[in-house]
Amino acid sequence: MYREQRKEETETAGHGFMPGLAVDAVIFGFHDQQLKVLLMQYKKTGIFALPGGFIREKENLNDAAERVVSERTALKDIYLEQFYAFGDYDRYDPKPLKTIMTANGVIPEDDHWLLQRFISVSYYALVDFTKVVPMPDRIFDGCAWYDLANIPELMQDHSLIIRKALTALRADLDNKLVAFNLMPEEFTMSELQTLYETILGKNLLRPAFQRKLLSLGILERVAKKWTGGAHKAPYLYRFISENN
Amino acid sequence: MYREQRKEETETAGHGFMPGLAVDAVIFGFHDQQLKVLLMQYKKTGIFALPGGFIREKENLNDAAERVVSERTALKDIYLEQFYAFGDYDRYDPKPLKTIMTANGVIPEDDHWLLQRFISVSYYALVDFTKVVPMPDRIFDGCAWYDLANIPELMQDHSLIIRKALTALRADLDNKLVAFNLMPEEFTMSELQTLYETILGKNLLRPAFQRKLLSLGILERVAKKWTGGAHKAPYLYRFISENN
DNA sequence: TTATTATTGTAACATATTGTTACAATAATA
DNA sequence: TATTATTGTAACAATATGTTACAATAATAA
Repeated sequence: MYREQRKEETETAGHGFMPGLAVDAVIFGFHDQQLKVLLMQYKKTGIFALPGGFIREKENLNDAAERVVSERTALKDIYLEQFYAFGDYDRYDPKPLKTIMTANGVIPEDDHWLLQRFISVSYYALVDFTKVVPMPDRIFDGCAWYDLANIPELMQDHSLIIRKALTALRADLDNKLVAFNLMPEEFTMSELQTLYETILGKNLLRPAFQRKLLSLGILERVAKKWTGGAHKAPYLYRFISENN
Repeated sequence: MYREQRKEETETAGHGFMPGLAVDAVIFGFHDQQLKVLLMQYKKTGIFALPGGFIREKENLNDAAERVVSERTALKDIYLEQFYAFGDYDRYDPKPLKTIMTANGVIPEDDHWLLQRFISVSYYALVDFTKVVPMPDRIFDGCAWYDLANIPELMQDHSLIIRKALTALRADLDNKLVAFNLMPEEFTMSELQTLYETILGKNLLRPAFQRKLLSLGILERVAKKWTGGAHKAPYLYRFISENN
């Protein structure tokens, strides 16, 4: 929700943005064997929300989503999937926004454009956790990773949006082979398996997993990784995209 | 695009609708071994378009989609899947709408609300062809079925929307078992197979198809159907939903 | 009545995929 | 040099899917 806009943009209807339309992003990362989601926290009020934004008047919808994610992660070339447009009339509760605005010294009128109904076109993004620099801004105190298993209470229907994002991610896991976007360039087979297990929420058998992924022909074995552990060193793998 | 609205609604910005937002529906039917799509044809100009509409100020997005499909098919309890929000800036070409408005005696100003940019949240609907009564209205001459294999040139990006709808339908075919919504209550196994083959665009082997579908435990064998053909009579089947 | 014909329902087998157990090959440490 | 934990993969089992084959009709023709 609202950020990066100059004062007159928060005050006047839209001002260069499409009215009634927002983009929200569920940005997934993977670290310490945990799926993480990047969340924003509003100044003073402490209310949590998904990173989001609005669509500029001449901006493609998908570009708006990419911009929103770029602004919060300092990344470019982001893997994004649009998964649902949330449009129930009562999804938009003006109370938290009123609280936030009041706490920040703006006394909003009831017909303020930010208090109107919004439809949110939602995307999930898959990013390399190690490359992200979480970026707060003037409006948000916080921009930080939270374990998916331990998400704080969120504004409006943002918890539902995260749940639906996870469902979409699970469905895309086999079809679109999206998991590699959550890994660093090189990774071991067991790291990859842990990621799959975390996303799917269930354990997988190691030999079957390894056989399956190698048979896809999309992994290149790079080198060995000496972990320092008292055991055989695992191979490192790299994802081979079609254009390489 | 625009329909059912009283004159002032076409003239003033939105008037009870959310601005900049539309809902479009790819309504699939199945008849004569062909997948069909319900298309609208504008009066006088002959321009083809998908059935669509706008979202009322206090209406749920999904309800708007259901209303749009109901208005064109005279059905209720429609199987709907939201599959994508189309939001490229240049998807909205004002020319065909200008042509249509001019042909219908409205001289539009350049900032007329209908000529502005729209984002289309698109749904596909699966309906029983035999139960549909195609409903034109004051704005549209035509509301009729067209073979998916033989769609006329459509307004704006509506051809792309149909292509994406078919992709989504194919993906949902196995996961969500949606095909039954395109069939009458009772059907033979070969009719069902033909539907699957038409949607997937490839032939399936009969014994494997029958074995697979029976093993799902979602079909109830009802009676035999004497086709009048010189061969064994096939069984009729009915889909068993969970709540029956 | 009795072949003939086209299609249906399903068994039977072949092949491919996935689930499971087992074990040799390490890399560090004791 | 033994011990330990983990890796890579072979080998077998169980399922699922692909394919061939054939008996069981329901109409028509002989």
